[in-house]
Amino acid sequence: MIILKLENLIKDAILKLYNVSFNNVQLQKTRKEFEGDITLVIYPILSVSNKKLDITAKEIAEYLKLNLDKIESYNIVQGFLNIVISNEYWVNQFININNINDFGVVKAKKESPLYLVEFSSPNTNKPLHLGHIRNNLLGDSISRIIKASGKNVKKVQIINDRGIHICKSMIAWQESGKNETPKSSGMKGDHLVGKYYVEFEKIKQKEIEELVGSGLSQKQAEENSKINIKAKDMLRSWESKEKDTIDLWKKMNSWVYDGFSKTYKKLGIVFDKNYYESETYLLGKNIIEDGLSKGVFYKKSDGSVWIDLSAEGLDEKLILRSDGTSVYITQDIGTAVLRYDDFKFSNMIYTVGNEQNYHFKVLFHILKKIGYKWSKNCFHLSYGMVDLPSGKMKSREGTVVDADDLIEEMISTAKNISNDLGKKEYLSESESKKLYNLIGLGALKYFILKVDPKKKILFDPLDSIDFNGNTGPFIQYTYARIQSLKRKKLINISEIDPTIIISKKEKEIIKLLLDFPDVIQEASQKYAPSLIANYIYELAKEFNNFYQNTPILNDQNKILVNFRLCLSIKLGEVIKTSMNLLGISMPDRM
RNA sequence: GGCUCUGUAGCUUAAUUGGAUAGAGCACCUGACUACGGAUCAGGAGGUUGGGGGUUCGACUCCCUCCAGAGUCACCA
Repeated sequence: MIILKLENLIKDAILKLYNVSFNNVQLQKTRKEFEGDITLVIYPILSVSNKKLDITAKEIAEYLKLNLDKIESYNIVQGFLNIVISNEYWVNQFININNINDFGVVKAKKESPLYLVEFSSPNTNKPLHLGHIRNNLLGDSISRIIKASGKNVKKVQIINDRGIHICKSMIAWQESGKNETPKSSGMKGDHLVGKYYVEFEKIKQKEIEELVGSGLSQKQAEENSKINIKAKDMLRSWESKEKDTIDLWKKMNSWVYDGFSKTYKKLGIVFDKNYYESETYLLGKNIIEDGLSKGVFYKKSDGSVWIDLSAEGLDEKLILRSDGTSVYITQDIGTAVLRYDDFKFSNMIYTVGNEQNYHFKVLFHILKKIGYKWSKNCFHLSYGMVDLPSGKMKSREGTVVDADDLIEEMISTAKNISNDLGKKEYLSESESKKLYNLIGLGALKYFILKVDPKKKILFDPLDSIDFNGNTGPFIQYTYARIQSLKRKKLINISEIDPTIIISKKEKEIIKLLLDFPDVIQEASQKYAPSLIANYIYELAKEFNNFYQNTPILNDQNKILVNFRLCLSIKLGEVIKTSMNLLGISMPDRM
């Protein structure tokens, strides 16, 4: 790459001119408002040149120009040396990438590192909501990005299928369900089970109110709530594997899985392996024993097991209860080791909300202390909560944006807009249905993924998600325009003439396209799909501007038409590839 | 209270990791189809980057301090 060549040349220049070896060469893209392609920041060099700004800049510039014929000219503005690279260079660069299939994407080899990405990991007592959507989209997208950066990827989730929460739904269903099933009620299975989870809370609240009314304290009332006691009994019954309980549990979970799989299907999400907590919740204990003998953990007089992480700036943490049963982190230790045994991964990513930042810090420290080398390659992909204007979403209180509802709403909005714009005459009914899906989901996915994962998202259900501006449909539209050009093309595409004169805008687009491989690598290293989204938007915006102001097919000069068509088609390919990294499909027309 | 994260235009957000005049979208105002798709494009208005201090040629970015919000600090998951 030219930037590397330049950097070395600049080092040579400084060595020759000032007799110093210098390794703080700061090169950056030239900002649009100035003339040039690459800019050298002169300030850091002043300390070794001992000359004035302009003189230093000029001396280096002259040296560069003399030694690199691709430099056409330069200008110096306030300590910035802007270097103009010849058009011919950029055209040649484009010719190079134009011949590459799947430009930007690195194919993994068998021996490439394996990344295990965990995401989704729902509870089975309620349907998915917008928070889960963010989790799923992030996990799915980052898996695609890591894969495109040349790694092997396996997607896994751990389904939280046991515990007090599902017992609550089970009890409420038993008490007031009257044998209702997804079939008899026409409800999606996960919604049906979720309904009884909410029902449980209602009954419990009512009981607590009554007990408080009869003179008990809030805490006593909670302990004495009949349905609450029944739920705890059911958990015990589940743990001792009583048949009736297990049967009911299996039945209701299967309803939930049916429901989930429909939602996953709509979102286009699949996993390579599912782990079930009911199968892993006892794991980890033997590892604790091992840790005890190594002195990593210690036992208190009541029999509970702890780790002291105060040296790491954290607290003491309980690992095993005094009755010998495990806590959440015990299972997580066990599951991590199980996964390593299953996959021998090189890296593992946990896609989990930022409320668990502390938990994962502790987990990784523990794994390290026990001595697992791979623990240093574990990463918590932490993301901000999706909040409503009214505050946090809470399933128990019914203040959630349901995933299925939201998806349906997006699709029907897409349909309405399409119809308003009168754009679907040429499509069959099933084709248009597919199209609305594609656009609605594109809008939703892009809306979520363009935001930096760290940041929380404020979602106002009354303020519907946009379809104009920096949105998924805007990019899909750009792509559809390019496909339209392709369909219309009036010439046969031939070799690009490397000597053509290109416009400033065309050069901008070439430069942007050349960035694509780096963008994938950076997004992968930083676990940030938002970087991909930003890049695509830039690309689409540049293209629309170009399209609006430059005749692509209608120019007299067929050599130029050929070039512009190739440029457009390549840009379309890059848009498609990069949108695919966000899990978004592209329409040929819309 | 301790620790972590966040704070950028009315709203949603970006900023090449310390670089040039903080860049976009929505909403608002003005323009552009006898040109390849107007879900588009061009332009306008809108900013003390939460406040204050410091580091330096240069700070949204680093340090200190204060303010506001969120999360977490369970023998819960």
